[in-house]
Amino acid sequence: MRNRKVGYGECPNDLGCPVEYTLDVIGGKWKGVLLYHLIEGTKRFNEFRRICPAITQRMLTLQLRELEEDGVIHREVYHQVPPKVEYSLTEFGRTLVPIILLMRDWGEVYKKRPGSSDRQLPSTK
Amino acid sequence: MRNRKVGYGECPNDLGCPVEYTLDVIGGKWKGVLLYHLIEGTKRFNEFRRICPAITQRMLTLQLRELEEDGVIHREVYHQVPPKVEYSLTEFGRTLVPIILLMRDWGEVYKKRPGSSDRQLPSTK
DNA sequence: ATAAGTACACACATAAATGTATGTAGTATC
DNA sequence: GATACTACATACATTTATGTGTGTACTTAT
Repeated sequence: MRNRKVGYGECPNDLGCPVEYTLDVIGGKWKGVLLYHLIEGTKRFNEFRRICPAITQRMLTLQLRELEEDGVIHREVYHQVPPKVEYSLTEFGRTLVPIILLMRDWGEVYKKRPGSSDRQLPSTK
Repeated sequence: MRNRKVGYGECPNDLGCPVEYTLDVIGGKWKGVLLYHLIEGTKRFNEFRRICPAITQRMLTLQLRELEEDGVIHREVYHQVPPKVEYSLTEFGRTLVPIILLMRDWGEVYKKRPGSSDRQLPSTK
């Protein structure tokens, strides 16, 4: 991930796999979750921290900044004290919503307790 | 990625984000591409290498093995000399196809030359 | 006076992902 | 006899991702 400058598109026979490009944008460890939560509306920095305490401050800022760089989210800074920053999906970011929702649906259906490798389709037959 | 045993589902307020689970399965650097190419049919090891020379042997085996572990692909070994191994999507793996295709579509529409950060929606208006 | 809240930055350390180089077995080809 | 082919394994090195701990500026609440 993230080595777009160097790695992306240098695969001669498989020029710029579109799937890989997409994963480069949303494939970060937390990007999916952040985008997922942004679907329901604007979020502040500490809101994210409350929603998902497992992510560290550092990772949160980094992932948000990368998403911002990619034009997927918007960062609105309110010059107040205490500071206030709001994150939201851009128009471009909203084009990703169908993918995120599909991934959510798939995850909801197929996630099992970690460790149980008895993967099977849920009673389809 | 891949730290499912430790990391996955330990997020108290955001119990097992389904999106994150999905990305854990398909979010590897090359997994998307491999799955994408498997949609059109069975592939052999060196076929993958020809299709995408940028991936190293080591990464190819590792990613294929992880996909196999997750039950997404099937590995058929033919005991011949020279050896022959065929990879294919499992029934479970085929449930991922819609996501992969959506990601492909999105990537095809929105990928631009790396470095051009003038991201914009393609003439929607 | 002290503490808490906000949204980080920064230095440093570790963990995870990925790459490089080499070896392997058995047959077929030159 | 040397080389190529297949699908890797293995040891090692490096790069990238992620975590930890600290500090900051200003204000409000205690």
